[in-house]
Amino acid sequence: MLTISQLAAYAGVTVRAVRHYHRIGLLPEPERDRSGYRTYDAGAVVRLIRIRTLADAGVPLARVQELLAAGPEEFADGVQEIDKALRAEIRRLQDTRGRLARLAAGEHLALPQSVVDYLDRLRGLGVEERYIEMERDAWIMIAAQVPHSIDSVIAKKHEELDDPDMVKLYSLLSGALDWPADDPRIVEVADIMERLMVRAVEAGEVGADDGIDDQFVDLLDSTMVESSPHAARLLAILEERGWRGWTRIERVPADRLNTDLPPS
Amino acid sequence: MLTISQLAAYAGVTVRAVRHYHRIGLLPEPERDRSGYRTYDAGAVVRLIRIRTLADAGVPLARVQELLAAGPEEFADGVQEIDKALRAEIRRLQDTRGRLARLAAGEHLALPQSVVDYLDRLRGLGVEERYIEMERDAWIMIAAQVPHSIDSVIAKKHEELDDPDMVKLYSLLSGALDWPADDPRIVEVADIMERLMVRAVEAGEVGADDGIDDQFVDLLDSTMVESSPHAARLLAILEERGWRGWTRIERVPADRLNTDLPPS
DNA sequence: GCTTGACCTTGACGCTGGGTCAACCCTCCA
DNA sequence: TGGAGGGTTGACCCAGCGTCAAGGTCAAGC
Repeated sequence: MLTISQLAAYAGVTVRAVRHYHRIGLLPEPERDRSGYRTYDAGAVVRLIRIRTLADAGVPLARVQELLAAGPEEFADGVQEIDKALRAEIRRLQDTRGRLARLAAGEHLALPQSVVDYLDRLRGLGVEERYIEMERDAWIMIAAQVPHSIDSVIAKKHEELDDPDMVKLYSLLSGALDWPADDPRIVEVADIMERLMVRAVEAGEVGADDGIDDQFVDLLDSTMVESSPHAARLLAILEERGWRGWTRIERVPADRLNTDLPPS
Repeated sequence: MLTISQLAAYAGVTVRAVRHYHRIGLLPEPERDRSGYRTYDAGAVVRLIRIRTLADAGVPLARVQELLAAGPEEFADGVQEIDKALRAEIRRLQDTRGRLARLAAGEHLALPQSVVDYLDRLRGLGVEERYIEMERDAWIMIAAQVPHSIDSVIAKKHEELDDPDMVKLYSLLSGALDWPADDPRIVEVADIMERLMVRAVEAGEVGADDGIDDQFVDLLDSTMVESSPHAARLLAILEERGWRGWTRIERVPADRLNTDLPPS
């Protein structure tokens, strides 16, 4: 006959755990000797080791109870399921190892790869790191609000970067972080933007359905306005010249300008 | 700006969890809008995703706190350690899968492989399954009490089975489960045992240091006596003939018999 | 026969990482 | 204007034990 600590040690559990199993009825209370000590037989060893094997696999004790009480068929099914969960857990942990390595390498896990690639491309074009961080934060906010459309939007941004004028625009905007609020170079930026817009209109890209919903267009625009003090001034200049929008460009007829006031 | 549910959804956690992180100071409380709603920026997204990456790796939240507050060097060291723990956990789960498969296959995990092999050998010799179960339970009790010496003891039992008389003995003992208490065949068993003992004495195996400690010899003997009603009678017969012990045999001189009573 | 130290007993509280109400307020849309 | 679907705080609940606390028992040595 075994004492509780012999039983526990052999099964690789603590004495406390064995008593816990007694309390919840998972392991039957054995006979006591005349001094009240529990005395265990081989059956208890077998059952306890079964309990631990299942519990080590992450099975809740209540479910262990069910399984040990079930017939062999139900037991086999249960074990199948547990094994499936174990395989999934192993995969999850392997995945976590990968994410952890990327975190340690200083990667930003808050953005999908497509956006990270886009930011790397900007960096490669010589855009200042401060500006890239601003863009990154803006993209994080966008991705958090519409995670499903982020990839298609970024694909469009990639296309735009094929235009040398757009590259020029970025290098100017990058430097604009240090400009005073009324810096005249903002006009130069507006000029480049207008050229880009004209070309977009000629290519028939304006007014076509771009597959992005209206609310999202508003979101992108407002994110842009929030991101820099120059943004609002830039939009004002462009509006004077008959353009509206940023994400989705519209040509506004001269007589419909200043529609902030409702037409009387 | 994001609401709590946008933040939570993007980071793959529940709103409740985010609030929990606020309470324990893991994620700083953000500004509120005029109606009391929390409003989050990109920094919160980045921090929350870092928290989750570490927490998913099984790091306690208190430790996450420390790591995120630490310098890059300490952080890298911490991540190293976490990764080590992850690898260990993955190995443990793979091991558990193996044990689970053996459990499902009906194996008894309560015994080391050496004992399982020994029982299989008995089974191969035609020993009855009931007797093998008895032996198994006895070996479980022994293994639980002295796990470190079990292998060497089993090795000796394997050697003994090379003797055809020992094989005969087992086949008799196996059948003895159904004998009445005073079955005369027990004498036949005693005869075989005596032959085995004589041969052991001749081979010089008796009295030599067998490397097993005295307490353990007592344990094996008492386990044997408890296992069957015939065992005690068998030992009594052998003692009449001048033999003592079972696990470790001793030749007792005729004039020293009945030493239960102290010599006057 | 007494002490010592290792073991046994029950019972109660603590811990992590949130889940789950409850009771209420805010915003948006028809 | 009202109802759905957000948000807010607060309080209690869960597994699976760990960790005291406050003793009773046993074996061994003196």
